[in-house]
Amino acid sequence: MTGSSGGRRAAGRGDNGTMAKRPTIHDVAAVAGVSRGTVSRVLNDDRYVSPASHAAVRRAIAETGYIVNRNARSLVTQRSGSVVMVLSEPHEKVFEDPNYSTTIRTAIRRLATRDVSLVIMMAGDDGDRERVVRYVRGGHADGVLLMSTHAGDPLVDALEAIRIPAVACGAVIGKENVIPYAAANDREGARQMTRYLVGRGRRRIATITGPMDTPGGMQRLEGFADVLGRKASKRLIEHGDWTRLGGESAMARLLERAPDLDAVFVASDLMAAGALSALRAAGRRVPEDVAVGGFDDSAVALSTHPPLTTIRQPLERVAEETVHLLLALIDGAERVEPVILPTDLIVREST
Amino acid sequence: MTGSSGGRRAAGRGDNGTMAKRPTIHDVAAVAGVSRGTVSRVLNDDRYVSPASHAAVRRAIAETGYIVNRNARSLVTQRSGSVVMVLSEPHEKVFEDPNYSTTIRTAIRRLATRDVSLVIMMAGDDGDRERVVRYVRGGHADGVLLMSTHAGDPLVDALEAIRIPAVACGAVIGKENVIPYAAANDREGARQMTRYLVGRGRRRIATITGPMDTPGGMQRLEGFADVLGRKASKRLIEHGDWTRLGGESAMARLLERAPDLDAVFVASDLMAAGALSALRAAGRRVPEDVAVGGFDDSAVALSTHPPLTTIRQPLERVAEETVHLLLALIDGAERVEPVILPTDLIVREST
DNA sequence: TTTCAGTCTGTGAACGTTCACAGAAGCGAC
DNA sequence: GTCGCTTCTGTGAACGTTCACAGACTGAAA
Repeated sequence: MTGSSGGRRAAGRGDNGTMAKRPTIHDVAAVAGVSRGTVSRVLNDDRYVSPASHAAVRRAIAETGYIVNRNARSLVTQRSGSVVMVLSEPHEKVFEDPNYSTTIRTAIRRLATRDVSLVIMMAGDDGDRERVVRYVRGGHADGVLLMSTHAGDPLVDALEAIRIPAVACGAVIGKENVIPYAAANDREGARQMTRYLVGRGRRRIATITGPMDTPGGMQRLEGFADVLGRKASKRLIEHGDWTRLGGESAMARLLERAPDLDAVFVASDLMAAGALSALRAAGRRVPEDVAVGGFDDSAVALSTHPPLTTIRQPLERVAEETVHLLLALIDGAERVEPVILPTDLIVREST
Repeated sequence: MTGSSGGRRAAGRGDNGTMAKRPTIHDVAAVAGVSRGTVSRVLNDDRYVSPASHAAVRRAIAETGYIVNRNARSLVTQRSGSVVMVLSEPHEKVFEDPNYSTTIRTAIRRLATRDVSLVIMMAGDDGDRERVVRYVRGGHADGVLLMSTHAGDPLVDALEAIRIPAVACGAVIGKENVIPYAAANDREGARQMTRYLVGRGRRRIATITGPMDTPGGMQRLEGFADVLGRKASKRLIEHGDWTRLGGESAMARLLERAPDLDAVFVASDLMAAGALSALRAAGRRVPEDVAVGGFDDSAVALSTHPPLTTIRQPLERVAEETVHLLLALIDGAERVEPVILPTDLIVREST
């Protein structure tokens, strides 16, 4: 395994061929006829480089095909040029939520414009979390982007102790003042949907919420209650776990407990898809007997029958703003304020 | 921007507090009463370390909270300890396919066991591709994992020239012998579905394929043709683009051209969901008038109405095997053979 | 002419590892 | 006692950058 397959060859300027090793800043300097320092200055566009040197270095870089070695750079600057996205779901459930895709895609793209790369890690169990902490403490990331972190996650405290720039996509319950975040206005979105259902003349409106330790779970319920006031009785509230199956069984429980309901606001499209199955199984017509409202406007909202009336979150903008906050912190901002973005009601045939 | 906010503090051994800087291998050596070399040997578990030293070093590492600096290590070993996953879709379409999620999750988990981290990059346009090449040539990844790379992608040639270990999740058309891959047996899966439709007594079976420059697009069509022989007339073949909408319009075109069809094999569940919409719009009942078969067994297959009969791919195993191949190459294997995994027919109500 | 400020450039010393080498210590065989 | 082998350890020299410093060169002002 330690087999030294061919010792290192000295970086001679191969007279009749190409160099064996990747060119270093020394090679560039030699070709350009300047010193390391000047090349470095061009690389980091410092001031005080003469136009002539600048041009010579640029030419030499192109000629040699030089690429800066980030390891060497990081070693001295103590900056890694990368950011780690931490997925704090138990392994099996990660990505069950199709919204992840949008967020990851957007984050990568946004970071790429600054030449920052994105490392993805899981934090589903203690081993994972320890790995994340080790990685971050090892200085391999300039910042952390938390995804769907639940209330009380020990990782948050650990990161806080390390004092590394960290932000969340969606609030971390109980840490709203510690971990900056960008999020859709879940509460107002839930109000929009509930108001709409009321406006359509529905009288007994139930809800299926997400888990109460997630911001979407809590705040969408709060918005629901905001509109209905004391009419939001416990009898009409059921909890799900963001999965399709969870939505299905929650709907079944609701139907058993409150057979007279005529509408249900489901806190995610995926759960709403499950709820539709349960309703169909119970012989209720949608929307004639029961109106169903979802949340997210994810792809699944279009593939259900009937297509779901739902609340659209500006997912891309949420992701963009989250990255933006993180970059600001990395750049040294002392404090940044959370960003809350507006939602839209999308009416389709399920209501 | 170059503001030097506080110079570096010397690493004095704070008499009354903790050290300001992260401990280095020197600190560990000092605490353990050995030299750098010995600590390094313990870290890389070389032979020839006395039990006493070994224990002392282990204790010192725990005591100081030492974490190896990968940058410094990479600088000398020329190994990065990370792998880059390249998503070769145009930006908008990335992740449209829900299968990505499974693959990413599995890959991360599998790599984590070897303490290799996963960087994700896009390769949707030339700028992206150039970034990937620069990253890889800079020595920041030990290997590349290609996702959904289309035929003729210039990135493949570029990576080939760099001679970096590279594998693909699903074959890269035209490069099957250059880029090792793991994949589901698309062709046989398509045969399973087609045979099944024939067995159900369907006579005029159409298909909606994926793009012809993707392996799933080509091979699922081939499997379809394998079973139907010359009955697979051009009239009954229509091409989609893996999206829901693409499936919908392809179905509409098919209905116009061949109103007498009584079954359709759609090369992905997402497109099949679109096809269902088109059929419903045309007043055809599923499965009474037209049987619909999908492919993937993704989440969407359950949320359509009726739920889709489909072909399940062992996605997790595909991802695992892909990572496995890559790790083998990184470990120095000269050649590795492609891995083809079997598919299953899942019967639901759409047929 | 001298002085000074402003530009520009080169150089040594880090950064935190690993690697190759040299050598010490222990032990058995001659 | 010496030799040789094995096991173990310390040390200097990389790896490829950036950073701080010192100095050289301009041109204008005194």
